[in-house]
Amino acid sequence: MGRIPCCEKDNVKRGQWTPEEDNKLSSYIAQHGTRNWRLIPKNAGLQRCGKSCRLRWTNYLRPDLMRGKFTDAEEHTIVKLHSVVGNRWSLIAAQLPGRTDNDVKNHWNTKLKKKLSGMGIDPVTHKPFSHLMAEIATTLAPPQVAHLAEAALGCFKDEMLHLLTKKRIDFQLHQAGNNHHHNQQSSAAKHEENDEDTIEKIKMGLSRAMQETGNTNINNNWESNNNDQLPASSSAHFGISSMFQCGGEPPSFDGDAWSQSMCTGSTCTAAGGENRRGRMDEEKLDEDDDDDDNVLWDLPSDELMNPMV
DNA sequence: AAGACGGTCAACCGCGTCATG
DNA sequence: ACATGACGCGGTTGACCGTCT
Repeated sequence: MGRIPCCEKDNVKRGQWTPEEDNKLSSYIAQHGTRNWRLIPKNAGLQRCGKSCRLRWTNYLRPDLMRGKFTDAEEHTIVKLHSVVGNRWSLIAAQLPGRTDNDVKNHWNTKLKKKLSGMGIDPVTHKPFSHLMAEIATTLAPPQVAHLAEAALGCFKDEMLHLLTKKRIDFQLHQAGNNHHHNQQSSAAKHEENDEDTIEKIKMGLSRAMQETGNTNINNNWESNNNDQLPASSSAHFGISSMFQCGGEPPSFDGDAWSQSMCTGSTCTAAGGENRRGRMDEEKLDEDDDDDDNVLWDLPSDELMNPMV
């Protein structure tokens, strides 16, 4: 079985393109356009797959492409759009003249994800980590919460370590029965602190925060909301957020140009699990636009390069 | 100086959707 | 209505390069 290959792989060159190949492709497309990618390599004298030619053209050779660093405004747009459409890189790129979906995707994966994580925001849902944990806590019984928190620790470990070590975030732990900030020198921020110790301290802080939250609302919410939707919002703060609070300021929720609009709580509509494409995306977006109670994204429609979104 | 490591980005792969017959 | 081919998309890989140890 299997899929029919788009071209004869035996006769096809792969890997990096040479300047000569670029010239052949560019000059052919300049003369004949981009109709029928399957025929283009043959007619242009290239031993390449049509797919490879299309990719090379759209991501590199197109004359309208803009190279260079992403501006703050572009990053702002990417984050906002991603909070609405998720990993629809082509949709997002359509709003950024001169940028390709590949550019946007790479920039997101290499820079923006870390930037958001560093601010305590989950790059998938665009919610604060503390908000996610609170939502989990309100819908599960305490024993399940404990297990989930343990699993979440694994997921967030890298981000946590990045925050606590590289960013030098002050991280101070509550000792049992001792809530005052007794140590000005963050143990986790020190180089000599190894990862295992840090993880253990994260676990301790999370456990403590869970206990505190559990005393207030977990049980009640479990009783009443077991099969209901997630609460529209929750004021419960625990887990990662409360741990930051132990050490003082949460990370970087400041006047950063694009930190204000990314997270408006549970109204976020992020990628999570959705994987529809094409027209279904547009339909979904139209539905979202009609939902005035679910407004997250405040980019005026006339700011958009592509009104489809 | 050299190897290890991590970040970046171009390119590839496989799947879904669309257009056409 | 269905089959088929072409295209577009998102995820992933791997080469390259700079930094660290």
